[in-house]
Amino acid sequence: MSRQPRLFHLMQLAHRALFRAADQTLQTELGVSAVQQGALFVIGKTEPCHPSAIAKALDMNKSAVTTLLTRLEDAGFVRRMADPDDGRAQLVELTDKGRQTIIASVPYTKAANAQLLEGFSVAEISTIERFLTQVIERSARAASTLQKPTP
Amino acid sequence: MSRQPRLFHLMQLAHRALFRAADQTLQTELGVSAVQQGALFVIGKTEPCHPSAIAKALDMNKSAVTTLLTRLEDAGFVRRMADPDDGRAQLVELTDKGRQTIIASVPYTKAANAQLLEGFSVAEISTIERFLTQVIERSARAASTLQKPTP
DNA sequence: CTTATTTAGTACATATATGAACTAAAATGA
DNA sequence: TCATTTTAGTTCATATATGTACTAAATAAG
Repeated sequence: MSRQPRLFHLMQLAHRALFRAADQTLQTELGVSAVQQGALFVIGKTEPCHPSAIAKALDMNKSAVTTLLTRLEDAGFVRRMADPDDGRAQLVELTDKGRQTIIASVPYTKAANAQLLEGFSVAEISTIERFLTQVIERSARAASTLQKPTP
Repeated sequence: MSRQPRLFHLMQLAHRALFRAADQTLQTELGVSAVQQGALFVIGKTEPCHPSAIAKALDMNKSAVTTLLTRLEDAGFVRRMADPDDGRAQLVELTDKGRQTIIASVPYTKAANAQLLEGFSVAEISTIERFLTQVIERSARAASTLQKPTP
């Protein structure tokens, strides 16, 4: 292998810059963070759903989801209720405010998507998608991404 | 535009999976987090350097760098000293332990890089790099990444 | 020179991610 | 059926990112 792009560094920088910018805009315009907006999206797709399903979809810790949902609920975006079929579980659903916020956020995310992908061909975009997907799969499959190489 | 890959979602998931895996391995093997390892790398390149330069290179808040350096210093990876040329500033340099840790981390990051890029051609890798770089630039240039589109 | 502004770094309040420990309810199984 | 094990969610301790406010030193302006 010839080049060694510092992929970690690049990913870190890209993620940080992207989410800092997104957070600022979404926060001031809609009153949600980027993570919260993503969570609302996920909830909207499978509503009503269990917190554990949300954790899985967002690849987040259970306790992080607890905090997230509490804050979304306090801000009036979602509602939590006991699951009648399972005494341990909850069901989460969007409020009207939550639904409106999702709709209102669409133009922002669409514009951001377009801007970030500007200058890339369809083939290149699919390469990028494939890369990100592969990162997710390989990192998740095991915490073995950085396993010591046997030289 | 035909497809709308949820780029934000993908970036979020990729970043989270990648850094969780990296953190685990680096933490148990070398006693540093992925961010700390990146910081050591940056310091190693321009040593001795000012904390403000580190903040810029890592795209981190000043106060986050203060915390980061305090923890790196407490763990014996770096040393902080007053800058003789500027009464406000500090100079940060690696300790032997810090240098050894960088060297020891190289095989891990190399292996991870190789694994994540496996299956991509040279051209594709350069597309990926270009994408990440563009994300950084466009998001950083302004916190305008998600500026409301004027429809 | 002396005042005003910028810059370097820290401190503090807030937000969020993780993991471990815990409670309670379900599922399993002998 | 009763004991064991899993699963769902919360709580707590810990770590780290942000932004604001602050102190002190350097630089600019007058």
